[in-house]
Amino acid sequence: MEKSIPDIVVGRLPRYLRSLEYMLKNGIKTTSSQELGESIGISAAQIRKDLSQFGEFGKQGTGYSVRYLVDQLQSILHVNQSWDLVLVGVGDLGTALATYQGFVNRGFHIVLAFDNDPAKTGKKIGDVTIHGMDQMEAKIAESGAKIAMLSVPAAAAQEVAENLIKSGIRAILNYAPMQLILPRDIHVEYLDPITKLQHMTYYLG
Amino acid sequence: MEKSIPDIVVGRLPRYLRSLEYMLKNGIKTTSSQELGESIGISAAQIRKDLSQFGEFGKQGTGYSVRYLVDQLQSILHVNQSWDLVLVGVGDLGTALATYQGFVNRGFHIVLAFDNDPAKTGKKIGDVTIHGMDQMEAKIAESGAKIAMLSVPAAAAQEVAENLIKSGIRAILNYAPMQLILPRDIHVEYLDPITKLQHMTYYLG
DNA sequence: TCATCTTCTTAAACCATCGTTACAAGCGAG
DNA sequence: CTCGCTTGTAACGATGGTTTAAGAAGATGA
Repeated sequence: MEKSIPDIVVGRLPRYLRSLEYMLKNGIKTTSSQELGESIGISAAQIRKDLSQFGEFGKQGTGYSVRYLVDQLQSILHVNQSWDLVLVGVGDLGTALATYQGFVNRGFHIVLAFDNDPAKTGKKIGDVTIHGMDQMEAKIAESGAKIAMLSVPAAAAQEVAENLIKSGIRAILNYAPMQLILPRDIHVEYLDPITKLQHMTYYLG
Repeated sequence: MEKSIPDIVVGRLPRYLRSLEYMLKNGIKTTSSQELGESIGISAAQIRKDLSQFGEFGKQGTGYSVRYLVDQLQSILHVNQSWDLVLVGVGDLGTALATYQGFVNRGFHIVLAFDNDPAKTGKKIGDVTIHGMDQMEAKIAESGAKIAMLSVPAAAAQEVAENLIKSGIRAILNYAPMQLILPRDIHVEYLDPITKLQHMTYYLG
């Protein structure tokens, strides 16, 4: 069994990848941990240690091949493939998410959308039709999607999340201002702006 | 000089506050670190230790007065007042942010909006008029706002952020998929969904 | 070609931070 | 007064990050 990688390390990999992809696009062939670190504000030693958890990707004296490292990171993060997303809650925010091109560009495709407002069901948002919540379990199971974006009101978030898991969802991007209590093996990331704002106001005295 | 509080502790306070406000709204007068912890998935000891950094708010044998603790946390986080927000970048996402009622309910008011698209300037979004980027420095300085929400394309984010700081902004909620390199005393929180999604796909092998 | 110098990685050792466990002391009910 | 409950904090252990030492590849110059 492979020794497990700390979650905090995994969380930094997308940031490395983003910067490396930018270099690749600009024709930079080679980089060093120092250069990469300066471009994203992380110490060179930190980057080297993180990468060394997954293998040896660099050459002493030379540094890293940008293209090779991009390939490796994409492979590690499993983003060298397309991922299907489910959107739950098509309010203002959900609508913005559905039309955001950034997802598609990175290989994330919204394949299903749900809302409990009868006035919305049947309409199309982006490329997909909005279904009622009652169809959620069947539709998701059929699609095989593993990732959901949750943009429902806080009061509904916990219940909806539990239903998502029953339907086969294993990772949730939670926009609702609500902490979810879910099984350990479900991965949740939080994107609630209020929590972040309140964190910042502490320092603004 | 007061000993400085770890940032990671500060980051948990809004979560405690959220749950406590929920209890308050539901008429719960008293709670314990254990009960609070179970409601948000954090250990009781962690909560007690965090709170103890700021003072002694509980009674042995009884627990915490919900109302009192809410007051204290609001005061610590400086959210017992109204905050002005500046919105930069009025695309799909920016539009959703401008009309999101959650901000107003928590005392965060968007007072200025900027976009570099001439077709948008002069129009109103929510309660505010959209201005051109060229007016940013003057308008922000005049308003005295300290917090900005950044929803511009990645390529523009760094430059816009630097201009925001020149205008007096001290905290940035960054929706752009871009790491910002800024002075230490500027507080930045990241809300880029792609980074979060790529973090999750690691575990979905 | 070969020795030497520089650069940058890898890995180990060290140090700081964070979280959990354990416990003494205080409050309230009976 | 006694018992059960809950806090606040000290001590411990785990995790995370930085520093340092060692080694390998390429560049330079004779």
